[in-house]
Amino acid sequence: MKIDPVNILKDHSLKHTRQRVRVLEEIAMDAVAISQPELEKKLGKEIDRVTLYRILNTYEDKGILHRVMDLNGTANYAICSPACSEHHHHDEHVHFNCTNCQKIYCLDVLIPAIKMPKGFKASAINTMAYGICEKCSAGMKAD
Amino acid sequence: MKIDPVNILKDHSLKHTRQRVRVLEEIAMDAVAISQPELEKKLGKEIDRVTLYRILNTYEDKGILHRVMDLNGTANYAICSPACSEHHHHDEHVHFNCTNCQKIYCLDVLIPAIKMPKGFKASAINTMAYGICEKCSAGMKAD
DNA sequence: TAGTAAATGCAATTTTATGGCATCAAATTT
DNA sequence: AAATTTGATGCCATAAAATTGCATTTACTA
Ligand SMILES: [Mn+2]
Ligand SMILES: [Mn+2]
Ligand SMILES: [Zn+2]
Ligand SMILES: [Zn+2]
Repeated sequence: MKIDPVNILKDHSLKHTRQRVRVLEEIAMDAVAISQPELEKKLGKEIDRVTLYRILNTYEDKGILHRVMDLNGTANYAICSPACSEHHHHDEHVHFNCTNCQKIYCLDVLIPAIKMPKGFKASAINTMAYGICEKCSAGMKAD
Repeated sequence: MKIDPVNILKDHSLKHTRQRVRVLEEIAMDAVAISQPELEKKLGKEIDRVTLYRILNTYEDKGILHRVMDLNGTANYAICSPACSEHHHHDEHVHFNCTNCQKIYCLDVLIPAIKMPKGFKASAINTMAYGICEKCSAGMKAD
């Protein structure tokens, strides 16, 4: 599914700026989630560090990106499914965090239903699997 | 299950220090995981900030504590099950992060098996449910 | 009770994140 | 198309979080 930064911005009534478009392009690039530090490394020359923080925050608020935390507490971002909207994210699939290349994948696997103990009311569930990804399984190269 | 800091330290050939004992006591106190900042607030007067970082790290390495990340990328710690050992944690239960009081519970609910796509080899799985905990459900008090 | 190895505390540094504000750019209106 | 309005950006300063180095203290061993 090809993403179109310009339309995404329009749909969420966000101003169309060079920086915002670049961030979406960069994130849509890969099928995997990308971490804030990686983004900063890739875009640091063209976008101010602070601006990047702000863009990522508004994208998350608007339901354009979803944020996944990895083991180190680092934020990773991926394009939301079209079902996501402001203040209501749908991200009910399993994530996979490669312990070799650190990448986070949005798997096409739904999170199984889990029955909560009495008194606990879950409104969202997040599942992260850790291990070796397909790319690293194959080549077992550094990155 | 009553935990005994002194024996835990012995079992892992760690020196018995006042600070290490206090950290274990504090964490064992509650059935819920406690965050690094909370620990720092509680122990800040008796234990140096840096020492706390170091103790938590060695405890995690040794398989004494397990670390659970919350939505904000904050580390939370809970006593490992006896099955945990150095470099091999067993933490295959569901965690629950209350969005009201922020506490993280280790639920007595196993993570359902999930079949990975071809090429992905998972060695650990983490499931976090977000919502309102039993305490907050009941009283709905601030904390 | 030395002697040794390791943990602690403190200061300095680094890294990560946030806030304020002048400037700049996009959209809207005339 | 020019002017106006609205909001985004960049830069600087600040704050918060984490790490490092090292002198001192503490626990264990012989
Ligand atoms: Mn996802
Ligand atoms: Mn747990
Ligand atoms: Zn990988
Ligand atoms: Zn709660």
